[in-house]
Amino acid sequence: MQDIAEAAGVSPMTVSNCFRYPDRVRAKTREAVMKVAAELGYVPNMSAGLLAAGTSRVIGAVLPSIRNSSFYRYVAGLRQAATAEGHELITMIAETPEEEFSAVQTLLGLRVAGIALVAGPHAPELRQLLELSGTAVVESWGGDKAIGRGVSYDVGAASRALTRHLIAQGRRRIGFVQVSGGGGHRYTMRLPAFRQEMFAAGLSDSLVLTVRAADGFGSGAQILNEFLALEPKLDAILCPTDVVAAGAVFECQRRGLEVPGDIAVAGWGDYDIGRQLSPSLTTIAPFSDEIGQGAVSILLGDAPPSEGPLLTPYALEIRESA
Amino acid sequence: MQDIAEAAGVSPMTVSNCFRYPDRVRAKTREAVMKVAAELGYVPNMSAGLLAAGTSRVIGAVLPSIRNSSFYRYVAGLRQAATAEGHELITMIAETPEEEFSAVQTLLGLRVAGIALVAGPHAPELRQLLELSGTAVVESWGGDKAIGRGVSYDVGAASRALTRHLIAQGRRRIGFVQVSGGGGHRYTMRLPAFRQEMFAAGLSDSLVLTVRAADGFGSGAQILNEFLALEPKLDAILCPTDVVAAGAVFECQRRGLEVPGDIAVAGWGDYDIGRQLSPSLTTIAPFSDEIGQGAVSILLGDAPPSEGPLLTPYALEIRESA
DNA sequence: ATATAGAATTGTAGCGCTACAAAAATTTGT
DNA sequence: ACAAATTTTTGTAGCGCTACAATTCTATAT
Repeated sequence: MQDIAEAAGVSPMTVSNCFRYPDRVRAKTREAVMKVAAELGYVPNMSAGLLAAGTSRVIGAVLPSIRNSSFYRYVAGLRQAATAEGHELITMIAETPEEEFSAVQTLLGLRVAGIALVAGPHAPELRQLLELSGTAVVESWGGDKAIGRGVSYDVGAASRALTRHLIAQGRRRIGFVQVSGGGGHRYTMRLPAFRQEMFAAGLSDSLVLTVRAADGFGSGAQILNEFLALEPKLDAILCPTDVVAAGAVFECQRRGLEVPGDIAVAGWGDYDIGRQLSPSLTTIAPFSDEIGQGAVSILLGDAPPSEGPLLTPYALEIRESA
Repeated sequence: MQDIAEAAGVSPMTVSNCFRYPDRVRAKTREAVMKVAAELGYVPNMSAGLLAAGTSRVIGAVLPSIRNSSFYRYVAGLRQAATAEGHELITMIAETPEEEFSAVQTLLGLRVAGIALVAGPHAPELRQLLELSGTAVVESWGGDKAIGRGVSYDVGAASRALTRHLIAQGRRRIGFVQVSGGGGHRYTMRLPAFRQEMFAAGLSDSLVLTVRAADGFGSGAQILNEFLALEPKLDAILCPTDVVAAGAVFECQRRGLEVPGDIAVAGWGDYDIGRQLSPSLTTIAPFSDEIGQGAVSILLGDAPPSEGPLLTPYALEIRESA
């Protein structure tokens, strides 16, 4: 900074102001300083700045995986909102609770302005660590017991809406696919809602299959086969993701079953593949980018401060498959 | 730190050593300090540490997108190697050259130990900024003109191998799909290699179609149709990614064309979908995790120092589709 | 019991920056 | 032209930590 100041003929303090509070410096001076800085390749040391000022302009997000594209829109929303508020977003990938804990420690070490978590299994000490740190935290897809505050759409309502839609279409033997491992927590609200609606319609709510993880087409095929072994007259299935639903549709085609003629297949998540597929998938669109935006607004303290999670919209996308 | 030191009855310096050089502290002392730190939720301020020590244990990676899963294995490799070397990995997503430039500025501001870029269009000032900064840089999938040093498999050799394979299978009218926009640079080596082999075999190398971006199934279908309009006797196509290839396969099925009977379809990248699909896709497996590991080894200075890019392995995966 | 090598622990100074208040320069009003 | 109001610029002190050297403690040999 000293070098830039000398080269530009101003004091170090003016250089600092140019980067941190451009408005406080006259345009002419600022341009001269910025020019010299660009020539010398000077980028302010954020660490020193953070240390001196005590506040950071970086938000950290921990993602459970980038194995599939499900977090693309979420991250886009985070990034867009962070940028709009003059912050930067850094992400860390953590596939296990232990890795997540370690990622949070790193983010805390960096003294980021806020941390965006994704709901799922967490290390038991995580909540306490974050509370003691005093860092702003938000848990996306989190509900009432979220670490920090939750941001999510109403998963239960979405699940009920989708179930009701299938029933309204005349489906009677509806199978539900439950996810246990991995990001299981993000799915837990769906089953009770499904059961509730099925019960209310006087239908059997016991056609439930549990799969470990919801990754890939393979599980879709497997699920379909298991369901058909369980209930040959199955006329609809509710899949945990569009990817699994796509796998199920492929398997239907292989077996000569018509979708939606013989079996209705519903997905979840409004993935690209669901739009491209023929038949296109009926699904729940979670507008994950709004979850990301909501998360940032909470972290930066400009969200409406109310009890419980911040609710974002969702939509039932009725397409060809169900 | 002061608080921890007092609570544990040691000097601040010992607390510092516990976190930074655990071996320098007697096990008993260390445990006592760590226990207090855990209770109080103390996490060392990396910024202050960096400022004082002048070195960081964080590596930054800039990813062009997480829209599809293609970087999953790459990031896994980066992460694994970084962790093995006692470093942390943070990632930034940047979808345009401008965003990438800004991401690099942030990483530079954080004074990370090294920056891993992905080959593609860069902002013109990026190279100079990084050179002036003196930060270690590596460009994954980068070649001779990489910013910093390149790490990549031999894309040209892979393209030649795949082309030769198709020719050896008796294919004569082979279409090649070229990508222009987006991460185009990562694809540029493929076409010349394709042409070379086609020419060497006395075949026409002019069945080339250019698409803007290689995202999604939709483009696969479109490409197939355009190719067939161009050359009805087409007997093979080389797609830029497995996803596009899958889209082409779907379209073949829709049109009643047999794969590989009527048309051979080759993908690239060894994506999950290529293994799951029926017919499974013949593809190039790039072992992206090794690219990630190589990138970290270069950044941390323990890669064999030679001229040109660090070469990682690749494999021609011959499966059902070609 | 004492000397000595080695391990463990501890002060000191300073990393690069910014908050804050004070000083200097500029603009505005009369 | 001069004072007052406003804008722009500038020192000073200190953020939390670690390198390094100096000091204290522990284990071993004589």
